[in-house]
Amino acid sequence: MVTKTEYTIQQVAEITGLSGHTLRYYERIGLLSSVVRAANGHRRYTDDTIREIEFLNKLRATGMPIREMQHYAELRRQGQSTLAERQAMLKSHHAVVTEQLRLLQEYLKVIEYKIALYQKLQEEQQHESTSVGS
Amino acid sequence: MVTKTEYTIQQVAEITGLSGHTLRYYERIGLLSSVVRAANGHRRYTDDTIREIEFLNKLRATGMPIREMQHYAELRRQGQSTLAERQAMLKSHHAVVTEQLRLLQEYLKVIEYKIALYQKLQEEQQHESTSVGS
DNA sequence: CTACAACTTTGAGCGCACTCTAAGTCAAGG
DNA sequence: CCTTGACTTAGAGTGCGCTCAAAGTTGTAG
Repeated sequence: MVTKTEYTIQQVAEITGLSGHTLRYYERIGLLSSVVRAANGHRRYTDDTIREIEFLNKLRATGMPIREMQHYAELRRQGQSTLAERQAMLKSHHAVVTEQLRLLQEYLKVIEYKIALYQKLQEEQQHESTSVGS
Repeated sequence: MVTKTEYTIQQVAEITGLSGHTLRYYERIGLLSSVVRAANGHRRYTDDTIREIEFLNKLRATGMPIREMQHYAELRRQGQSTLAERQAMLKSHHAVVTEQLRLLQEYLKVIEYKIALYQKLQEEQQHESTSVGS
């Protein structure tokens, strides 16, 4: 006998870090396909859906706009005929994130420089007050 | 004779990539100190201010909230007595960005994995249609 | 039987960071 | 003189991504 593990919205919220509100919102706008219902109308999530959500979370965390994710989800719903297009989307997003990463690293260096500068200024300040004090 | 180069809001907009609207907004909310005025009331920006704006842009691009930048600008206005606190802010922000960078890299790898997976699926699809066709 | 908790829906509200509008001032050119 | 255009202000509006509220249903425990 095959027992599929199913999860309530609460459980999925805890697992994925999204709120119940957000999970319903994602479903409403078409980001999540096929969330089945229990007899009482409550949502029952499967492991598959959880994996789907976790991938969506990674797209979001890397800055993909909701609009684009909706398009991606729509393609997924259309089946394997859209594999190439989905791959192209991911490649394009990959390029964007890579550039974003490059910039972040560059700016991080500027911040490091500034921290070092503040260090120097503080030491000079220290030195002055010491020589005045003596 | 010392001739300080000054810039109009238009010029600063072009240089910094911010719109004139945003430059005025930043000043209003206290991000920019000491923007002097020409006789007719128009803003005149100095090289110093431009450098200030460009640093603010890097803080924004690395995800620092406006609120925090306001605090930073406020400390700057209070003079060198706040050097240590400003340095602490930058250090804390540095840590946040570093973690963000780590996550981005991790998620980028997941995206790469998915791109490769889609590649494989497409090749399998290709193969099937070929064998059916023959 | 009743209370309660967990869910459901639709639609409104919110925080952030801008972005734009309206009405007015001013200097230069025709 | 009059238009044009770049600027000024205060305040309203926008888009994004949630987040919450209200009203209703269902299942379980006392």
